[in-house]
Amino acid sequence: MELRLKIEMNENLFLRNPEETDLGRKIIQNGIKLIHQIGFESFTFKKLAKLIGTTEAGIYRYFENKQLLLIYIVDWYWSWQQFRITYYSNNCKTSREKLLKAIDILSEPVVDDVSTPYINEYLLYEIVMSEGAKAYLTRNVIKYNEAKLFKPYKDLCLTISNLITNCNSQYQYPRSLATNIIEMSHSLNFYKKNLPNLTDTNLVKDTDFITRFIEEMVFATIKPEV
Amino acid sequence: MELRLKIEMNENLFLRNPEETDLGRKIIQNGIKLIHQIGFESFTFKKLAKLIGTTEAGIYRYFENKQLLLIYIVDWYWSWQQFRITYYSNNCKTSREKLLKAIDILSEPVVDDVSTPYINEYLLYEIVMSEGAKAYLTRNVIKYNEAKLFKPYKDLCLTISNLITNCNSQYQYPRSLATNIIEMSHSLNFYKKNLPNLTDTNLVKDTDFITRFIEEMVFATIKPEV
DNA sequence: ATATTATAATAGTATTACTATCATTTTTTT
DNA sequence: AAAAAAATGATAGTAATACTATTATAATAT
Repeated sequence: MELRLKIEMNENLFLRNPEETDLGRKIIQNGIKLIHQIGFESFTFKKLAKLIGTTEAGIYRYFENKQLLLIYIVDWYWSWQQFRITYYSNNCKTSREKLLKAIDILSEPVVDDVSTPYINEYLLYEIVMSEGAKAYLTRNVIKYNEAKLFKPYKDLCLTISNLITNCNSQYQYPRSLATNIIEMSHSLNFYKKNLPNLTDTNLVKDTDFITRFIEEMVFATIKPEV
Repeated sequence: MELRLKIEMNENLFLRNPEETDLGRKIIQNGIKLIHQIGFESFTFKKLAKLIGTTEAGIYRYFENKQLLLIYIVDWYWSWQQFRITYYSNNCKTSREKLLKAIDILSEPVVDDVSTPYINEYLLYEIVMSEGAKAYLTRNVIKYNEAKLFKPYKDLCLTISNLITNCNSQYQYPRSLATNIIEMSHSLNFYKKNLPNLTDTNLVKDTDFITRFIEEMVFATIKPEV
């Protein structure tokens, strides 16, 4: 049996739902490819239109602007990670194991998920690493937040925060630590690739030292009850 | 006696040194004001030129583009923080106190430093919080890194990393942790202001809980040798 | 068969991110 | 004090960006 994963997206993200039409799906699929290829700054709807054989105006019927397209795909990514964490931590026995699994999922490089036909998670992961912060580093944060555009990220933060609290109900800063885990698991991978001296790549043999670093830090910090 | 703090900037950042002329200093001073006011995306050299009563071409004679002006002021900020950390941790007796002081300096809100006449550190701090990541989140990271444009940030990371190693020479990931400290001390303050649920603002009374959070985390993680 | 909806084709606008030229002012050197 | 050099101001121009608008055509639903 073939499983299809479908993620329900916030309606404020788009003018017309891209999941429902062929052109819409092409916009998402090739939008990811093009942003990955040339970077968000150089990315324009005109270039994307040319790539998929439609017109600029055609894309504007789906998305108000490129910022919202970026938030759309970044939101999609966080929802997908949320799903994976919930799914894979399900068969972990202890709270500790669940949290370890979550850290693992977030900090290890991602491979394409075949249950999502027109989305390449590997490209998406690299986009989130290099452009993800631009989704919320905008003058419109407050406005976009009111429109619930950052809900997937915030939900994920809450999920991790709950896993932390389950490990130690007395720990005082579960949300800050959850945010820290999510942020660092991505930004350290960006640094590892681009500015390696900001990490310990050259000092440590371990290739997935980022996961080890975060794990150690988290469990030392929360001091789990048993 | 009046002390003047002068920070030597990398020559690859500019075409003509802005510190040396009246117009140059105006570009920096008002560049900071304008980026703070309207955000980096809306910021243009034309608007800045109008603000200081010069022409667009006039500013282009100092900076190749606005990205390099951003990196200039962000670099200035990190150099200033580097100086403050070195200066103020000097009279701390133990390694532990030095590291605590560094965390404190990085995570507490900044006030204007009067020893720097045309730079408003408070505005700069807010810019680094909301736009700082854009300095390196560019397709040119590698190229800019080769031109040493991120040296102040990397130097600061190394300084913190050394403070960590002085606390526990056996700790395996001093650089990753140093980067984590620097990043989180700024991004958690951004979240606290704009997306408070990503932090523990509402759960904790303490107004400077970010400092406490980082301190606890760091010392739990490195387990200092006495 | 008709109405509805989506898409394609085309054009147009204000702004951005520059580059180029030349005259004028200011500063430095002689 | 005069001449040379350097910095600034004024103006113009260009390709690309970030949109909006209009009309024709194709696909789909009733």
